Amino acid sequence: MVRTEFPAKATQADTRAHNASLVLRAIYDLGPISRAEIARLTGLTRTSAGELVAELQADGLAQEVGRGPSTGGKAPTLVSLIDDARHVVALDLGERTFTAALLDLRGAIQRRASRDLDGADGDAAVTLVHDLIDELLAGQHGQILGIGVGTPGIVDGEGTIRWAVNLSWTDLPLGKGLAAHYDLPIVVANDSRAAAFATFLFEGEHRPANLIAIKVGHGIGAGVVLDGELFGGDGFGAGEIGHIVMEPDGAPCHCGRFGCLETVASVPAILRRAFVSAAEHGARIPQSMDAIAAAAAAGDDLALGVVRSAGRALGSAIASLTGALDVHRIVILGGATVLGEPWFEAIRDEARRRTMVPLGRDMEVVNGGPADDAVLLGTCALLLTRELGLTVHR
Amino acid sequence: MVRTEFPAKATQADTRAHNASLVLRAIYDLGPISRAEIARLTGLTRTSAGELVAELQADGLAQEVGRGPSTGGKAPTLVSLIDDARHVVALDLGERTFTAALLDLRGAIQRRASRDLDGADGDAAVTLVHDLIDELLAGQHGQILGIGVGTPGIVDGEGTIRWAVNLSWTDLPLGKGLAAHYDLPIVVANDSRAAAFATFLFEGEHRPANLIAIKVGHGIGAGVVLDGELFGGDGFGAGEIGHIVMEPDGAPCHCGRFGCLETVASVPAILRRAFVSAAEHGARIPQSMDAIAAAAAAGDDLALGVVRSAGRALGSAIASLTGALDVHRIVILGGATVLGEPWFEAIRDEARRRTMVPLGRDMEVVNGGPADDAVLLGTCALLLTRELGLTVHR
DNA sequence: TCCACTTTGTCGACTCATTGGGCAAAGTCG
DNA sequence: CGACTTTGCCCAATGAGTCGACAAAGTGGA
Repeated sequence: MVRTEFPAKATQADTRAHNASLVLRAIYDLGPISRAEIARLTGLTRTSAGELVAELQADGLAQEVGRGPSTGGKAPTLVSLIDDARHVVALDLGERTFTAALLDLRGAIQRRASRDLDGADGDAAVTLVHDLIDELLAGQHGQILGIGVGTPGIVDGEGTIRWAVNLSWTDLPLGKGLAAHYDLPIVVANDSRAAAFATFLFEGEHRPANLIAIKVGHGIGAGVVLDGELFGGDGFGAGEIGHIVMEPDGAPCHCGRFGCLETVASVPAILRRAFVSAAEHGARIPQSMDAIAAAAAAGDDLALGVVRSAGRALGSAIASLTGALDVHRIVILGGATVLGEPWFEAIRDEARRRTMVPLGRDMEVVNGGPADDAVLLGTCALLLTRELGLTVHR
Repeated sequence: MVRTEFPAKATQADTRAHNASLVLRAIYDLGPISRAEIARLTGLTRTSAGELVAELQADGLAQEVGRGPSTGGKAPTLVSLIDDARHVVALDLGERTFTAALLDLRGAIQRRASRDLDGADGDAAVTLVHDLIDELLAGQHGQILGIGVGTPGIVDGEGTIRWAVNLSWTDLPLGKGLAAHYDLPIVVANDSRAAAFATFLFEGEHRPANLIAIKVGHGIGAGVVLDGELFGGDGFGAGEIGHIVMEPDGAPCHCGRFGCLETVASVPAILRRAFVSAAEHGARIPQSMDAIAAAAAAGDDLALGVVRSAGRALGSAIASLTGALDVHRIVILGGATVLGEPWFEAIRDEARRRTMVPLGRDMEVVNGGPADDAVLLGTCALLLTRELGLTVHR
């Protein structure tokens, strides 16, 4: 039997929602803008554009902010987004610390809070999540768009965390729990994927249709944005490149396998390899990523060797991605980016060397920096998209 | 500046088109079916469903085919697709032969034609394409849905072939040329990607949201179907996995690099390796893939070694894909599938061994057989989708 | 055999969203 | 100062889905 699941039918309301999203995006991206200009850009009639702007005003999301210069006729009334019309409570459940923040519609951070884990896991960690949310919601009068949580591990569409090793969470229905408790829209997403989506949505300069952002820190995870949407995969595991096995006979990984990318190219792996390499050669042992970066920048061959080898492993993984997906823009985020150019060069060289010429030509591997707040921004971006329909491509 | 390209606005016509597509799909997939049943499945009201069915009847795409059994009330009037209401001219521009066929709406082949290349390339090859189309169109009275061409190489959205090595085509605007000449809808697509789409659309048993089909023949190419749509990538090169470099110091590839997947796992590579292996050991040299398959099936260690090593290379590439995309269903097509279970076992083992446990668990690597007509079917499937809106997921 | 009930397919009045013409207000420019 | 442009909005028209109703055509039990 053929599958008999049908997608939802379309209604006039969907048409409206789609066009409303176009108008919102025009206002969001193109600052103060006139109704007529919105109509021109979106292809809507001035009538429809005006109506949709009125709706946004009624929702308190937009306001008139004076007149613009005339171009030979009546001067346009400019409409602008009200940045703090809504706020988002965002959480980043990190390795050792849970970070949280209150963000406005632009992703600007209004207030922060954090809790050290101190080894807490299971239910105790869940309690910390509630604490942080309560702290940020306290004394907050404005409208809250929703609560977003970025967490390590595989998260399904319902917000259930299927697998989060370091927190001892298995099949934890965090999304449902929060929804029951707070009566607000909830997003729970994998941290790397959230970070990738933030990189995509808040990217000022270019906002390409497709983008892959790879977070290299304690672990390695990626988010795959295709046609403006975060791609999830059949089992919500898209982007979990940290455990692709690069060296089947390599070092053991906490996932149970040997030689995963994380055992070769993550921050702990790089530190360990630098340690071993220095010890073998009787050199001074670097104690931090910054130290390794400094040594490499100073031309230290041992440090350079470690940095380059880690970069090549990542580049090789990237080559597999671009070969399969032909996504041009690859952004690297996270703690490892302090390694700077020697590392990026190794990544780029190896990625290009292992990719078909016409595909590799247009590929760009970009330094996204440490991006400490990317996960927070990412859950905010996900809520903007889901709750306000602030999409980019249809 | 932020990109200011906006997607098209939505109109009521889009709503209509979307719902029409739902109705068409219901009739297409679920055979003779009543209007009421369509309404139930799609969520449309009986009124709308009836109206849309009437439209399909007016287009000659559907017809009433008697009554079904009553379930306690008025017996339903069954509506069915008219399989030969339209025909598609499909071409497969193969390595040595151009194959063409006239297909009906179900992808059933009505008539075939072919031309041997005999070394023809460039303009001569283009002439062969026109010849084949003319031959199939001659004496064809019914309505033609369009012309579909599957070709090796990278093909952009306009139907321009950017890069097809063996045909000496560079930036050949085949799509535009055909459109100007025939006044019919034209689809030009990469052959592997077309084959993948056919595998997806005409898959009777299951039709998952995501699927990757890998064609292993003279070359190796894949098609990536995500959320029911063939994914193209930024440079129309998605799926070109044949030239991911597996062994940087490996054999030279015609693409200019060394150690591409194609130099390790394609049909010619397997034949070559079997030759070398047999020659080294003074064994009888197998002359064909069938011979290698037979030897491997009979337990010949040399043949098994070659088959398994090729399988493992492919499995390793697949691991990178599923790690990044978490697509569960991987279908392998093409000439190499005659190698049978020993080969598939090696592919599966290696793919699973190199994938994170929770991702690998649900992955299935399926034997799609030689699929000689998959490219023809694929361009047909693309035309069905583009011209009739026969989509599966939104 | 008859009657209550169910299911199907269609009709018509209604709602909602976009369209397109028109128009007044508010500018520019010669 | 007048001709022209541009903006923003009003209004009637069109098109699509919704909802209630209804006749036709079945089933099934009394």
